[in-house]
Amino acid sequence: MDTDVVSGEPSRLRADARRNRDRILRTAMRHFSLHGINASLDEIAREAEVGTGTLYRHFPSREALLAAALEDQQKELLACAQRAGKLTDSGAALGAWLAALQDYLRSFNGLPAPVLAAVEERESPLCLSCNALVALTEDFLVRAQQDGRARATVTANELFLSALGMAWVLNRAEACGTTRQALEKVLAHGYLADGYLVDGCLADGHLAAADEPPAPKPPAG
Amino acid sequence: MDTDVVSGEPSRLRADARRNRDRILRTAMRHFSLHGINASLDEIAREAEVGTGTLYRHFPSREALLAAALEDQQKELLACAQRAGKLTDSGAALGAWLAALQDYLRSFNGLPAPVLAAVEERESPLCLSCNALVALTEDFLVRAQQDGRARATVTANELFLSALGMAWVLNRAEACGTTRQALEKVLAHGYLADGYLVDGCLADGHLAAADEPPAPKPPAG
DNA sequence: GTGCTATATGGAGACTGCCTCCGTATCTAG
DNA sequence: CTAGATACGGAGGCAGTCTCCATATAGCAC
Repeated sequence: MDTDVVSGEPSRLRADARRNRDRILRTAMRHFSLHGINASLDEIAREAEVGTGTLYRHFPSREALLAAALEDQQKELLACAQRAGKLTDSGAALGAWLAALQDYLRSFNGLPAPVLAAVEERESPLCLSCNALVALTEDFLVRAQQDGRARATVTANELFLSALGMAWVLNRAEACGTTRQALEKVLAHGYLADGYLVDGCLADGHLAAADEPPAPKPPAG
Repeated sequence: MDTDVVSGEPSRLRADARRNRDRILRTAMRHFSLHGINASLDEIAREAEVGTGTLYRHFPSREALLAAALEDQQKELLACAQRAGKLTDSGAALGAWLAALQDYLRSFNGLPAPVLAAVEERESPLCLSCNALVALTEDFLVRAQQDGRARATVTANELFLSALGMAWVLNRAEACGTTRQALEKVLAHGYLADGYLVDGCLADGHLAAADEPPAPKPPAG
């Protein structure tokens, strides 16, 4: 019966319970920041000077704790979305939104994984905010598409998932000799040169155990 | 002193050791297939009817076991690369290679993670094969770039990492209402409409705590 | 065959992390 | 002040990783 994030109920928690909850949350935020989303929950409880039972009563799962620890960042992200929405150039707005999304997904190391998991699991504590993120992506995308700035055949779901994938890679990308900007550019423009509409080349490009390769397609441009 | 994969040495293993190694490997391949790359090693040892010590002597780490279990798939991937290399259309060749790479990365659930880790960790047992994959990607990419089929500013590293990210997403993507083809298309073409060269919109599109958004850019086309 | 030794085995056990359960302590309303 | 609702803590069960070393055995020399 902790605070209900959604309805924002006043949470009739006993004073000591509220104090403990706050200590756990603050400690968790630090540990997630330092050691990523897989930080030891026992360790968090110990450092918050609280029994593990207390931690699990307040936050029944790692995801619940994660969701609570992410509230601030989510607010910041929504603020970014507001600012991006005010841009008159819908293409720039979409780009700004995706950049903000990347920032959010880098709040804790490894965050893209539970977010991706939450996209499908209806009961995840992260699910609600996830749906909101997809919805926002959709808003920015359709606006850009109406202006002819974004490809008409991309869906919000695809774009969101792709952004998730990029964010996941980005966790380690710096160590792999790439920059965030470079990957964002790939996501924006793809790897193909403009003007080549090679719809089929990937979809039916399978070469598994084919004796003879299919006839190559000539350039379309 | 097991088989050295690289130099292909005959491996002076005692007969019983070789037998055990093979049993472990076969069991591991099945378990990785069934339960993903985090399959329990103890369980593998138990089912191979071998002590855990024996497993760890033959394969000192999960990655070592993984690398050994992936040998077949790697051979298949290289065969695909050979076939793709014979395509006269360099764009189609690149697409076919990336598709084959996706297949490889789906050999075991969760494989993209250790592969990404191996890209930077010089000592990982997966590292060697990883470098080979990046090198192959580069071959296909530069050929496509020379023919004007791929964007000139994309690097092999970026492309490989992006493909990794897509493969990671794809693990769960089906459950999220997207298809492999859709994501490959995003990777190929990006989300922006052709003709808009908005280099800056992502890189400097940061809106964090800026009171006023920067002036939007007019379309370049 | 017999013995010898380098080689290989197995599983106990130390360690870490997750999570539950329930006897006990504490808060707070009346 | 007290009763009872609420919250606490940490012992302990479970699962996983990995090491260590007393024991077993393959394979060679004879």
